[in-house]
Amino acid sequence: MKHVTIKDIAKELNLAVSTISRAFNDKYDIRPETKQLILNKAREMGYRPNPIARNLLQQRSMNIGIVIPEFIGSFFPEVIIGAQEVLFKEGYQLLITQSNECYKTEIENVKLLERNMVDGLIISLSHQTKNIECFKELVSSGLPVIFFNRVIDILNTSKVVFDDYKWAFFATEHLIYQNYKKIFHLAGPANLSLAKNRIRGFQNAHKKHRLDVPDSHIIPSGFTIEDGDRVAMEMIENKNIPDAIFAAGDLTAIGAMKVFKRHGYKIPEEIAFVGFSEQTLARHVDPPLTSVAQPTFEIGRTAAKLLIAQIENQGVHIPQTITLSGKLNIRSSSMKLTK
Amino acid sequence: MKHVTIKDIAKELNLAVSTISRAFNDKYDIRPETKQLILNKAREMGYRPNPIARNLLQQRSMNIGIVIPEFIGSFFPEVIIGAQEVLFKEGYQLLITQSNECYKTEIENVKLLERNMVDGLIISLSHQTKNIECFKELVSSGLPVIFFNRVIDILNTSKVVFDDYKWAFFATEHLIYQNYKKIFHLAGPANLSLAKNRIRGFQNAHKKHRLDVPDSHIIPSGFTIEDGDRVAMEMIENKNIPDAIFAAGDLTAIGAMKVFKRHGYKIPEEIAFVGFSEQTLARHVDPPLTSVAQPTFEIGRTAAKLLIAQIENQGVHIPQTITLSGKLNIRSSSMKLTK
DNA sequence: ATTTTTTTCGGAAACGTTACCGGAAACTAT
DNA sequence: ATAGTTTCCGGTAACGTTTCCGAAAAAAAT
Repeated sequence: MKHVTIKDIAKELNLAVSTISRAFNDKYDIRPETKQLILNKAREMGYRPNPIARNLLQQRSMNIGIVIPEFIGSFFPEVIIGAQEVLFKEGYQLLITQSNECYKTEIENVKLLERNMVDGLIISLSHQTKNIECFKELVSSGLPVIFFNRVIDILNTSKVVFDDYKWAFFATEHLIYQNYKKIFHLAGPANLSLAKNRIRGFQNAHKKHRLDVPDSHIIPSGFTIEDGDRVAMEMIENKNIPDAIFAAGDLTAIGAMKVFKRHGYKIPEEIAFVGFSEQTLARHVDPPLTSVAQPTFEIGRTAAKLLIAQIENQGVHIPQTITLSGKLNIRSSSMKLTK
Repeated sequence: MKHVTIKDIAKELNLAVSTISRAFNDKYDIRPETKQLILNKAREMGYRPNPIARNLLQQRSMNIGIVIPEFIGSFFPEVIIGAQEVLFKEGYQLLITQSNECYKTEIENVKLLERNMVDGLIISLSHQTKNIECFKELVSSGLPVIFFNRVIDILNTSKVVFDDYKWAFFATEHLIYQNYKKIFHLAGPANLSLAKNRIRGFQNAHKKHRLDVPDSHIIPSGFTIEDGDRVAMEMIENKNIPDAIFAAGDLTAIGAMKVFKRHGYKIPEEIAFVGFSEQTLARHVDPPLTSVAQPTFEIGRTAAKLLIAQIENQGVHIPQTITLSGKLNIRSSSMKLTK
């Protein structure tokens, strides 16, 4: 680990360390020839600047932390790729942590990242998270934080969200246009505001078309395949079979679809399915699943941009909420009319 | 960003900074009462040690870099979770980068992590990677590097691999026992040694049972669903239909299965499928896919442990290759005999 | 020719921490 | 009582940078 330092170059060339430093950060006055001399020598000696020392001096780590609830499924990985793209370009590193949808781990991750002096945080909550005291403290401590997707409404930070209401509305309307009547909604975890918005969209689409939705059509579920399995089994046991299902998550839709298929139901003739979030999977199940696509990469990029702006602006920062739009990919899981 | 430092505490208590430092690293001599006094005051003032300063002094970043080819699918995320578990416990941070199976991005990621003074690297290659000069240099520079899963045989580093040969053999044998005769293998990218090992296992299982495998039964593919789609379409066009398929990756198997199902083939009656790597998906497709499960979390944990050992041991390190074992999860996609 | 400005560089302090050296007490042993 | 040992703590030098201040030399202006 005998790293070449700025001092070694200085000694070799009989110059002061400050001169060497100047050669690398061209904002200072230095004669072009000496600069070239230094740069050549540096390359020759295999010098690499030590970011740790620089960070210490500048009181920042150039690290950004990201806290996500899970890794499985393509949604969060794609968000990360988007964020990484922007951050790397600006010289930031991304520290990724995941909580397995567990509140305790989530808090630990935040503390860990805080201890390691990240310059900012990008967070999407676990669906266990109810107690938000910790996040209140975090935000008021002054550390730049951006929430995305699963946000806390009352927290005074910038957020990147999806227009869940609108797209749940469209997705439901699509089923209504296809002439499905008894439409069930597999809702997301109750404490997430995105779940509430999707429910509202589902209800208001019915209202617009003067259709009735009893509360019993809205079934609290989660986001996993197993949740879909479970709910579908219950429907079959209770002999309460819908003719269409709009799920708050693709995986839930896929899980339920699998169970109904196994029990001999024809899809989409007897039951139609629409999912939400466009996992890459949706295209590949049988039949392909109609789903609301979120701009995952764009969510990541936007969150990263907001965060960087806030970091470089310390002090004069106005929290803003950016709402992104998506699209509805219609596939055969919900096509009754045409085939 | 007015962080409380060790100096502030020293001033507040009229003590020397060295004393404060001692209070936190208990290996030094300090009177229990003063230690308590300092610890209390520190908590009161909200002091948090600055790891950047510590790292600068100790010439290490406590960061580990991981370079993986992709994020989609559950394999690599699970490896990461395993590695994270071990690393965090030892105080290391994990910087995650992904290359999208692109050689150029992969190299850039490595350089980026190197610049940022990671103490070690955990790498699984993209399947584009053929030129290994860069990795040779990396290893001979002295930076501790562990490869896993997709490794370079001739490189003198520690590696964590899976017994691809053995499990490909078992998987093939399973199909043979089920009395399938015309078994095709969808092989992985040709330059990965794991792909070669799986091919060998496939061939030798046939040899053991005195069955013939023409080379035309081994079809070069990739690891994605699209690869499976494509290969299956070609088989159908050429009217060259196997009665069983053993794929080097679950996703390839799933893609191919989807196509054959759409064309009316009964699974497993007409065509059986066995995959490799046990993506979480395998359990949820229709019919559920028989697959070789790799100990993903354990791979991550093992790689992390090897790396830490090497880092703390600098100098006297003997490269070792650890081969982990798995199991074959038999599901209905390959069950001809019993149902 | 003298003064002023500009260019180019060296010296030194700082960032927050740990590690070493040594000094002043207090305690033990002769 | 004296010498030796232990216990506790202060002072200071590092780690590799950047940045500020000022000095010497060169160039420009008077």
